[in-house]
Amino acid sequence: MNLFTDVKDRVLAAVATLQAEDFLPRDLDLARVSVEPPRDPEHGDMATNAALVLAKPARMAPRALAERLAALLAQADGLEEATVAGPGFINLRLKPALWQASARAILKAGIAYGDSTLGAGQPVNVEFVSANPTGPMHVGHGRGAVFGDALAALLAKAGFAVTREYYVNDAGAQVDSLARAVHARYLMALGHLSEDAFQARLAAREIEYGGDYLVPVAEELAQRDGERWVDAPIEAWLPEIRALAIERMMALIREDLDVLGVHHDVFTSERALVEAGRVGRLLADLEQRDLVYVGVLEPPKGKTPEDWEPRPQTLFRATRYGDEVDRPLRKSDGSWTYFASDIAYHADKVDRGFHNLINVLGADHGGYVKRLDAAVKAVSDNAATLDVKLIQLVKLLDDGEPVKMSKRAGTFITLREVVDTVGKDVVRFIMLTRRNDAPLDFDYARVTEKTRDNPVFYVQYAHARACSVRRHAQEAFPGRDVSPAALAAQVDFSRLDSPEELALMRLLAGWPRLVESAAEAHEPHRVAFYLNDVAAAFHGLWNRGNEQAELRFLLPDDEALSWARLALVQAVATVIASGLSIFGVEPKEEMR
RNA sequence: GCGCCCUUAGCUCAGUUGGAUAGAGCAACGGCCUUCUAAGCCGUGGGUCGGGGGUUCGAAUCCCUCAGGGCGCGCCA
Repeated sequence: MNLFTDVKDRVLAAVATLQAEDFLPRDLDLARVSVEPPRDPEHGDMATNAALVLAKPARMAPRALAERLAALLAQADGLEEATVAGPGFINLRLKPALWQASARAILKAGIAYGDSTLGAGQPVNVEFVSANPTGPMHVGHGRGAVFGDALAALLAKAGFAVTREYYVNDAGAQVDSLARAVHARYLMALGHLSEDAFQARLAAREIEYGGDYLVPVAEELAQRDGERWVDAPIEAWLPEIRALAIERMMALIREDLDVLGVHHDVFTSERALVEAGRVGRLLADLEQRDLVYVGVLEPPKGKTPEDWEPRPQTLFRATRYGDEVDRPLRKSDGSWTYFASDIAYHADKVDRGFHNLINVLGADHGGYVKRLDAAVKAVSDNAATLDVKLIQLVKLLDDGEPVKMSKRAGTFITLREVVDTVGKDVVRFIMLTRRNDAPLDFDYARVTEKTRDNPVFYVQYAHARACSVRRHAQEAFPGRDVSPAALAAQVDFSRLDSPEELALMRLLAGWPRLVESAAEAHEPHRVAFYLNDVAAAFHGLWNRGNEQAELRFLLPDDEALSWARLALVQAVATVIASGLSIFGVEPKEEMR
């Protein structure tokens, strides 16, 4: 149930009536007609721009058209008043019964309130995290993980068939470095390499990954294979050790994700795609379509790299699909570039039936977006769309002071440490309190503070207070069923008629609309801001009861009114729980 | 030099896809506890929406341009 679409239907019906009377032409485009809450509540409950957007095609004065529409709408079912304002807005005031009915609907729907059919079961692929399997996750990965997971949940709530996917970059040079690092640690484990020698190789950058997390992998290897790889040539040990290392690193990452409450449906291996010949086949296909050629790229204008020299390369015609330059597909050693296998990977997604692709990437991948978009267009023949969501940096602070992080000094903070310190719910919520493309301050010391300016606490506190009212109701009126279903069935919602109560019901009735707009924009942070608004409205109502006894939720000498107010409080808790479920955050029953 | 993202109150940020007089929190000041948890609430002050043009009934939002910040810029991923 979405009250805004219900009212929009009434507006469209009024337009149809005027068309039937030949007051309006029949062939009007109604797509831009909207019904929205006005900025200023004084203007009414909802406003429509119908007269403004239809006036021009109908060749009429906006206000004249608005007058006719308003006259019809004033008679419409559930509407109390329709007035023309400004250049031709129609302000609508709804009968309280509509808001009251929507409060009842919330209790009936429970946490499913806000579910939408917007997506119509259409498949969407959300690729996120996709961190290289070379070590534990850091805080920045965590933001991408939480964002992707919440976006996926939001789209699912909006009616899309969502697949959460992780692309495992297990084929490039980085996993070879990983294998070399493990080999060195393995030699140490067997006493063939000293700590000093290891540190020297690290300093000389012969070894890239110096983290302790590789020690258990090396020890496992020594246990399993003994001296086997000590004197073996690199060609022999590299594939073996690499495979083990990747497996263990992915296990590490999956564990980090699990602790955060993030779970992917599909893990796709780059190496598997390459080894199955998927990349070669796809590139042959592109070649046939004249999208691949051998050519020499111009150096970037203005800034020519020191070692730049013109060189013929195998290139993809990305410029045909909106990119600035054509992009290389092969390295000089003949192997595929990362981009080449990425084209194949996205073709694979399209082949699996996804025409709606979302990639969550770090902001430092901004330069990669256009070529990826070009690739998706090319492999799908313009049938698929890609939205790349770039995730800005997380600035880790401790009580206002930046946390200095250095891998070398061993002061690098992992995602796991942060989650273990403040809890997964706090991490998840805070990560979603900023737009994805804005940097985020994550203050260790402040995110667990119990104050108004900590949004996690503030929203949780509102939910806990709502639960507290229910507990007290049970004491005050023993024997009565306080379940949402019982409340929905028995409560006389017409008792909820104060301006504050109606305002709260309006806010709650906007939840389905918010779900849809946030899902369409791919912006889960809007949910956080909405929940903050709901919490604020609820805390405000609570305190009015503190100041005036007759405004308290539970009144011992008016059981019917108490019950109606309890139902409203329960509706608040339901909407908060519904929102938090998108974030994968558990609503708290009490704060103690 | 080129491309992408960003610039909104002293600070941190929203802004319902182009709607009416631009909003929150923090900070400052002034109020509210014999309480359904004051871990909260109410009020006051605070703005050239980075600057300048344009598009139209209407612009923080779309286009152009300039300034400032971030990211990226051939065989790394």
